[in-house]
Amino acid sequence: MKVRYRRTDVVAHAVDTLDAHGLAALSMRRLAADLGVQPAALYHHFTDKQALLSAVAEELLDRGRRATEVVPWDAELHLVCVELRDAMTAHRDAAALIAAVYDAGGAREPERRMTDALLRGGADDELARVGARTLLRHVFAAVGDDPEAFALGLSLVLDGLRARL
Amino acid sequence: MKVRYRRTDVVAHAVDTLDAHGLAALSMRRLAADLGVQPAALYHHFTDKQALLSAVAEELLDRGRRATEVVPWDAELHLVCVELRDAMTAHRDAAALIAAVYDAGGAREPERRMTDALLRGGADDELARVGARTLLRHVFAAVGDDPEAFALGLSLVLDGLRARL
DNA sequence: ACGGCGACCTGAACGGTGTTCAGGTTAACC
DNA sequence: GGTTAACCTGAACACCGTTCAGGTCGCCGT
Repeated sequence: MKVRYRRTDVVAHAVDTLDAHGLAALSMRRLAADLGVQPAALYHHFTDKQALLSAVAEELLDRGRRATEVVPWDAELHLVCVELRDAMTAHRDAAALIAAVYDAGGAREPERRMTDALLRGGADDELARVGARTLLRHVFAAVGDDPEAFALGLSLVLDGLRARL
Repeated sequence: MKVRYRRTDVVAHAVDTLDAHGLAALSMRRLAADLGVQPAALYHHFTDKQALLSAVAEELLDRGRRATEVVPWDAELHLVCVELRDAMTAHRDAAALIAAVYDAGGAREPERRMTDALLRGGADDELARVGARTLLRHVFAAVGDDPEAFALGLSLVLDGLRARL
């Protein structure tokens, strides 16, 4: 036997394939073939294709993380949105991937960080939930806009939240 | 020969299948089998699965249309958004279908009606384009919210547009 | 009455997809 | 050296969208 892989190896190679050939090319069979392995081998590392995609999405989000420093709650919100946008634009089809994984119930960390920041800023549970979701939606929807338009729209929502706290 | 179908028959049956079994069950093969026909037969009516889905989306949008009356431009915008939301909530997975078709370049009529209304209200080309897209995004994003939240968010955007015209 | 023509469909195939399963090999650890 | 767990094989199952050559039907004009 020549090569053996761990979970992280598969994820890393999936990211490369995503960059090189796009989301449509990210199939179990193709990924396995690229690794020189039978498709069934991937199911030792991931229960599902969904689980594989989730792991890739979280890897992309991780790579977008900046150094963590403690900042005011509104600066934290801004930071999370920018990091998320960066993660969605740094790799081919990353926006579609992350949105799909989020819709399926994964990649929840950005939203969690945002609700935490809002709670820290004095929001009640309801406002924290709705505010985080609204911000997330804005990032998802405006990911294709130019940076100025993105920043402007983001400021609008953040101003609205600041006005309530 | 027993049964023969026209384009509209296939679309109608696709809507029924969508209601009964959801978007995932809307495959060429299943649709053909339900109609008692070979899969290839569908390609006489539609060049693509994409074309079939486009036709279904447009059918759903048509069914959501109210009686057309001439109203002020801002009332027209409100009406289009409500009709679109209705179409997206009236059938199972209709929101996902319409959004997918829109992303692929189809189901453009609501957006067109909104840009027309904005131009009629005195907006320049740029504002009409951006405004229509913003409204569309809001409806897509808020389709799962309760009606009050939907109406509130919609009012916010409409107020913003009114303030500029 | 008949020929043609276009709408509609068949049957079979091509190349892809995710997933499962019983069993085989390999590396590490006691 | 033997056990155990991680990793993988090979084959199959049940789907998917799409293409193609050819067949059948009803209508329409001559």
